[in-house]
Amino acid sequence: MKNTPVTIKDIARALNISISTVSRALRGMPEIHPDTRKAVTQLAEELDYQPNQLAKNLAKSRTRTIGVIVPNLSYYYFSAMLNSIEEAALQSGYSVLVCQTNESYLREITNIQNLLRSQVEGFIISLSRDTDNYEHVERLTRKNIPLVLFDRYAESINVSKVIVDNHAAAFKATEHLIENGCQRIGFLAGPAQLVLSNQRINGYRAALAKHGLSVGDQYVFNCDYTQENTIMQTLAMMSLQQPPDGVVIISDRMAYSAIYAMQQKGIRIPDDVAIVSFNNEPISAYFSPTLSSISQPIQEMGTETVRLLLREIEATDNTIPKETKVMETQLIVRGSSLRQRS
Amino acid sequence: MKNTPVTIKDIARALNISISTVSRALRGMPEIHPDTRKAVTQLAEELDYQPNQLAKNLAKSRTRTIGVIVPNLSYYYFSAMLNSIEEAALQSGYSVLVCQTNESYLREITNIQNLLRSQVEGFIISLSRDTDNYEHVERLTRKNIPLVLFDRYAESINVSKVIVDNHAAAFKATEHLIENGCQRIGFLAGPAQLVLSNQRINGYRAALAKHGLSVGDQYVFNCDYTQENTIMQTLAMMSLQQPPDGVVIISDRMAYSAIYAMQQKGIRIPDDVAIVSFNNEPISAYFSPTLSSISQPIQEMGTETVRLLLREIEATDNTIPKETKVMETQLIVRGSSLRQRS
DNA sequence: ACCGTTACCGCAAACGTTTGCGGTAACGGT
DNA sequence: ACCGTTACCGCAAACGTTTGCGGTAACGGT
Repeated sequence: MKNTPVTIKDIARALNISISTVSRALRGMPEIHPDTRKAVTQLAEELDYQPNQLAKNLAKSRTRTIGVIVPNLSYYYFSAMLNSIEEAALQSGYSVLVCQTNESYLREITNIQNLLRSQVEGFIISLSRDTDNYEHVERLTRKNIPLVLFDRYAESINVSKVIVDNHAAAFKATEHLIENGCQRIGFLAGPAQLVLSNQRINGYRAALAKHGLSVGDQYVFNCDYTQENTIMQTLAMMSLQQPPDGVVIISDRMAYSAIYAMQQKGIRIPDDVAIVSFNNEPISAYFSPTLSSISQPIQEMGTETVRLLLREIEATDNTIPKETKVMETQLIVRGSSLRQRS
Repeated sequence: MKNTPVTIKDIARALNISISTVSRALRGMPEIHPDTRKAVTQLAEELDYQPNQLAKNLAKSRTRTIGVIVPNLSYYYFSAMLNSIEEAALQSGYSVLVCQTNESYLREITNIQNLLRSQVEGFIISLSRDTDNYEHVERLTRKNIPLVLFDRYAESINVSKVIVDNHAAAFKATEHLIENGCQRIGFLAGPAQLVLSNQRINGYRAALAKHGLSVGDQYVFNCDYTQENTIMQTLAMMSLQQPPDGVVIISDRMAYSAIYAMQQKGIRIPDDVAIVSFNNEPISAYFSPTLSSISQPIQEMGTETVRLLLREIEATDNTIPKETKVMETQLIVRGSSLRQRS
């Protein structure tokens, strides 16, 4: 007894008019008599008519939909970016379809395929952790499907990007630790294939070099973003012959685990080890100790990402040059790195 | 110079066969000669043909898609539930469309409308914080569109539900605090219109009553889930003439802020105030102090929600009785509530 | 040699819209 | 009274698929 949804055919039949007239009346086209328009809208309202978006999109050969693919929405950064992207898209009359890769390369591929089949007009993607091959995204550009990467990007993919100045951010974070008296600073990084992570390592190294505090590679630990691995790497770092007195950590989430591991070993933060990390999750302000973190301009990144994408979607020719927007970050200083100057 | 996507028409023309044959060949129907099938699949592969899902769904009048609406994906619970739901749906050949309400009643209404227009075959909804009117969801059941509520539900809506035993969970949490020596226990609750919150309050009151430790209403504070308000309510609670020595908190996120506020005032956890909260977010295991929390069987809840929904979607008649599945919770004891017995 | 069966394929309608084009009736101007 | 214009509406094709039905050619059995 499933009742099929009401269509414009139903309305047309009930009112003894054609479906064209119903269609035009509902969309407020001018060539419809006010009386019939009123009759149509009234009946539509009464029947709670909902236009079939599939049919609409198919007939117009447009969906006004963009596909967003992110690693994981439980990270504050991606969840907030999604909200920002959705808002910006909505303002331009676009809706978004979201997918998570759960950091899996394979799911990234199937997500792209599914969204393609759903006829999205463009993609906004932040690459998964395990993605080390870019054939699947380059195929999109070969099909002339607009694509903008953000945050987790790759240099070699020739598309528009919205990123932060990772080098400068890590430089700033490291220098801040140095200013707070750290002499030997380690870095808890992400997976080695993440450009974002490597750029931050470079910024960190540059800051150390500038202050004559360079350290060996053994002070940089690669992590896979899981809590267990973070704890392992943290313990390994703190077991070095000369353990660091300051650590830059690639994400707040990892910092939470790292700090826990350190505190378990009786290491005091920030007295024994000062810490700065990235993302400035809301929880960081309430963690104990409160966590110093690099904040990214999420709102601005979202609107900029959408702007770059829509520019390509709505272009008539293909001559739009790719653009890479590099945003500035802000260091939020909190308890985990603030030492009384000695 | 946007190139339009390749269709079965293109393949048919190139191979000098009809689109019916292409369609059947691609779907592996038996009445196609192996040679033509091979030619079709090969060319489709070569052209990277992607079937237009809109057309497919329209032609079959089925989408095999379910709509999921949650308050906010940055909460671990909802993000994890989404993953669990997606996995279960995928296994039955369904895909999901996700929307966030950001706790707004109005966005909940527009989300439902948009998903309806996208022809989802059923809904899985966790109500927003601000939803105090259920007309928009009851309209779905009047249209005979399957709907399952989880977590944030309402008694009066006559649909299948997947929830946890909130009363028992709060009872368990409260009794645990009592066992750890708490004599005066407060409750930091959610908004007053949330049934989930009120049920937990009842469980808390029942536990207090059982142990002869009942307190007045002034020990129950309603909160709106924001960090600022949480801190305000926490400070208000701790400023009572007789401040509590134990607090049950409606969510881990709120607990983080509350603990911060307490620690700022020099209150020690768990010595001065012992704390238990709900949701068992991954971060809670690394918070300082580690946070005791009620864990919900997310995996099971997700599969159960999908099962109840698909049961209704795939039913031929409307006689399926609504079912309410109440799950058991587990108290994870950690540092925030563990006191040395005196 | 004939005929029934089978294998394989195409026609055309259908899903629910949009939209270009044409058609009729009423109107206003001379 | 006549005609050009305008207001309003319907026909039918189109979007890209699926699918019931029918049709032809080849085959195997007698």
